[in-house]
Amino acid sequence: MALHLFDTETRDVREFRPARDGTASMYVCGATVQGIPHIGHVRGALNYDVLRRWLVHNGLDVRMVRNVTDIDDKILTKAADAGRPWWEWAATHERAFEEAYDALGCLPPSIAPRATGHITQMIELMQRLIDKGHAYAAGGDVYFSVTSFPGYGALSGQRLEEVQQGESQAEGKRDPRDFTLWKGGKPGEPSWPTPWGHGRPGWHLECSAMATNYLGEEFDIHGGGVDLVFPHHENERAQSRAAGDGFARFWLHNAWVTLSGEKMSKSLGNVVSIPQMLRRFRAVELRYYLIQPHYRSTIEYSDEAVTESAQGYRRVEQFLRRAAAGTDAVRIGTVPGEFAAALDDDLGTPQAFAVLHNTVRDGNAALDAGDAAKARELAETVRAMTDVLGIDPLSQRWAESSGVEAKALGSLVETLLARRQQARAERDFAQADAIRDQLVEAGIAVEDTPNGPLWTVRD
RNA sequence: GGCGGAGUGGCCGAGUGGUUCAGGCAAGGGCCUGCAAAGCCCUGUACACGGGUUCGAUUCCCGUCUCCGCCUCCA
Repeated sequence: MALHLFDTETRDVREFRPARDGTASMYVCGATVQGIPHIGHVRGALNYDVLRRWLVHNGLDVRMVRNVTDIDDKILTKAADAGRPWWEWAATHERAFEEAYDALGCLPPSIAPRATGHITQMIELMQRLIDKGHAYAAGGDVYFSVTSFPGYGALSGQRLEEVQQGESQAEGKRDPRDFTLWKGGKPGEPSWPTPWGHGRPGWHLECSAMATNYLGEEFDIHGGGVDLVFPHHENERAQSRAAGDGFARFWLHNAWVTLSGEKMSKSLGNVVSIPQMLRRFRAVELRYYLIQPHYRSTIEYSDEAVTESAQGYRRVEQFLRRAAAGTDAVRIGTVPGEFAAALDDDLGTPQAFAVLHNTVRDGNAALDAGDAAKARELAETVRAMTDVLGIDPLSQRWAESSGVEAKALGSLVETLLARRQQARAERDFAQADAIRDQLVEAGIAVEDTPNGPLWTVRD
């Protein structure tokens, strides 16, 4: 079965066929860099990272754009409140997002373009829209004429009569449902020159301008959180299609992370930030937790759930460590058909994880039965699956045996374990257990295997 | 008001018109172990409520209740 994805525009799961053979182009709405990233922000990025890895795994050359909105009302007001330049505020938080994405193992996008770097493209797009009668300038602002585009509302299922942009009722709008492409400059605010006067970008324009700039007038996948369906993506779609661009062929939307049943958002004060999370959980465990549920299902966050889910990851990790002990490196094998079928079915990560765990169980059983060849083969299969999911415990990225501190610790632990093995050989179990207790006390779990003791740092 | 999502066993979280099943975590029993740990095996009979369709519904249809999201910046 070939990859199928749920497209918000058509409201069904369709076969994904890229516009150009052998390549796939993705545009993902990134952050408005106004604050510190929380797990909700990262959840979406992780979903698209898994999709991207799956496309790459299937031999496609993926071009991925994740934008940075570095100019908007909130950035301006927050920076002003903090007494900092708006551009510094934006840059600071852009870095925080980059760090969060990277910490959780998101592959870097092909490019992360900033809105402020693409004013030229925005002006060109506005000009095209004005030339075609889909937009008009009024009092320094530029508006998109919603009624001029017949398909308006099709993406979000809104009827034109019911549409409310929510934008403040601007003076120059011919129709209250029209939305703002460009905001006329105000004193003290950053602005850029245009044929219609100085000003700054409206929210929606940047994505259309940047997506087509990097991916062409028609591209494969446009992703973002469900809250972006209306008005953001509806408006993007309207302005690009009205300008004559094919624009996105698939619209993907990921669901929320909620806390106590409510959407995580700064205004509710129920935000769990990434830096805060990383102090309490391993990044790979957090990643595992966030990508296991289906991307269109809401995740109800709780500390307990992350802790439990981490146990699941450790089970996989432990199997690979056991399988790797005493043999040459375990290579990355090929993914099972069931696993591929799961991901091909609208990125069915829950089923993919089920396949992963079934393989781990079989692998452990093989290990117990002393069937080293089979265990090794299954371990390679497990690595292949975790590699696609970006959680391969043996990868350079997540292996814990790297780093100077880890080496120093390892050396100490090995010394103690050697002493314990000596005591065990002499059947001095009191001494052996005392050493093990000492290690446990220090947060190190020890387990004996036919290939000798394995140790793990536990919290 | 308009649009949309969800209610599954102790918990998280999939899925399907019917026989054996998601998967994980936790729990109980067993095997293994010097003792553990890890692992393996076994056990739990769940699908908000009320109708309807059907030989048969958790799965389809209708209604009810509850929760959540978008329509204001938002991943």
